Amino acid sequence: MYNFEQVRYNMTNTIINESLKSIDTSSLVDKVEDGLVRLLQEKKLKVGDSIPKEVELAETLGVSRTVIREALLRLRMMGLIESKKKKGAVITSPDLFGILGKSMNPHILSQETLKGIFEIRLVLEIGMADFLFQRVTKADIEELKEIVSNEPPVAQFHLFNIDHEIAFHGKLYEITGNETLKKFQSLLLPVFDYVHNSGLLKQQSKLKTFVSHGGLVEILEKGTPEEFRNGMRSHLENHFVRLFESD
Amino acid sequence: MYNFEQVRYNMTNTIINESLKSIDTSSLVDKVEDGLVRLLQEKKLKVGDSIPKEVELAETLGVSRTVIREALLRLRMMGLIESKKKKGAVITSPDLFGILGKSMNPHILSQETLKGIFEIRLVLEIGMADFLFQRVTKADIEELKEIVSNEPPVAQFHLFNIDHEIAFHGKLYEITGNETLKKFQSLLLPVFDYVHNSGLLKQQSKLKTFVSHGGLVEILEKGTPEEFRNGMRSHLENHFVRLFESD
DNA sequence: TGTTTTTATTATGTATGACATAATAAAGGT
DNA sequence: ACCTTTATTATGTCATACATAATAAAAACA
Repeated sequence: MYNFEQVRYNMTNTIINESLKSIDTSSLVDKVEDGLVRLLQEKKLKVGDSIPKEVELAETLGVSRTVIREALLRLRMMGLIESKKKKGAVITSPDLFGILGKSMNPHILSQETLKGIFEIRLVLEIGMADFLFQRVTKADIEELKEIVSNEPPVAQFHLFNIDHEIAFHGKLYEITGNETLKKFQSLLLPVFDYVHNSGLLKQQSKLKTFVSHGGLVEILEKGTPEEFRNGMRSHLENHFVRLFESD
Repeated sequence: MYNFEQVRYNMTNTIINESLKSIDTSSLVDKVEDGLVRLLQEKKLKVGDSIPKEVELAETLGVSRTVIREALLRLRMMGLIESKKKKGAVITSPDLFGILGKSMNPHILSQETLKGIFEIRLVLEIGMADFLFQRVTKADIEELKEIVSNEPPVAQFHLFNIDHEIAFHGKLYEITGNETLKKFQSLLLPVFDYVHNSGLLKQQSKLKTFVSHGGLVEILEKGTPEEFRNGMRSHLENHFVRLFESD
């Protein structure tokens, strides 16, 4: 069993310390939350371990169950715990970007943030070349070629086909073997799409295709990371132009 | 005034729809949360607008204040609202990565996620070259040179000086002018540091310095984005070696 | 009259007690 | 030994009351 009394001590300690230098602006729930988080990481609780019941915590920490519940709710939102009826709450490994998902809504983000996210996507795709080359397999190459072969004709009015873009670039993220990166990308995607189609950036002046998807695949098959970075940079040229025109 | 009655309708609607195809596993709070989020983005509420009081919401939606409070708490955690005493809750523009901060704790993340984050940092620094060149100023160059001049001697036992690393690379992120990117980086930093020093990766076999900080500054001053990407890739070579050895 | 101080008012924060609900464990019957 | 039924238990929800801090209103003062 874990010494949850310690949380109480830490809480009190924090209160004293902070009252000396600055006004304590944090609420009770804040303190309980901090205490619990600290405890969870100091004691090395393994995933699956269960923490005390709400009422026990409330008694031990000397606060109401209301406060405990709010604090636990926060931990749950962070993905730190999952609570099941009867069984109580158990530790879980947080899905980092799952948490972000809810906030990652184009309609509620500031323009600056939206533009920032747009840029981050470009940064990622240029910068991930080395991981692509390290981990790409022959099967991946074949799959990419398959995707490219299904590419809709470029002579359409709309700038490019979104679904196809997603398929191709999504596959690239997959090849990196970095699950975190891939999840991150799938979060960024809707925002990227939104920015691309909104009036946030200047309209695309000229629409030249530089390095094509097919060209990128060829580089990935026979070339070097350096060549791929340059190829990707060229491939994304239209986006860069729009961004830099707005600067 | 906004029609918060609509939330009630949507809630009921959702319940009905979902009960037809699958068992409704979501809790009351989930529904209220969804309803509120949907409403906030459908009606285009500007930042600073205030939403109804807890009791009003409770009455309108026909649920207890407890449920409303939990739902509002979630919105607050997402950075969607801020609540002040007396004034009620007001809409705010969410600080995307501020939310992540709490979960971004090395001790509670899985090894795979930690490694993924380590890699993402490398991707970012290689990929951001174009934005550096687009937005760098003479003052920035001077500041970088100043940082480099304070570089501690490399012939130390410990691989490199963390503070100096942070100063230099942090400044680079700053130059990109992308606040979101910079915040993201400052979140990644502790994780990166943790992974670097933990036994998660193989020990550094040979410690050669490839392109130095000074070299990077020189490229940024007189070179091209392409050269910078290659320079940065070389600069980070030691990290890449460790990663790929573990593959 | 204009400015400061004091006093309400109000909405969130916290506490408490009760009941509902679902998952598990225990008891019982075949 | 297996299945069904009945407790048990911990979270989910509700209701009410009071504390607290921020604001607005009123009062006092110059």
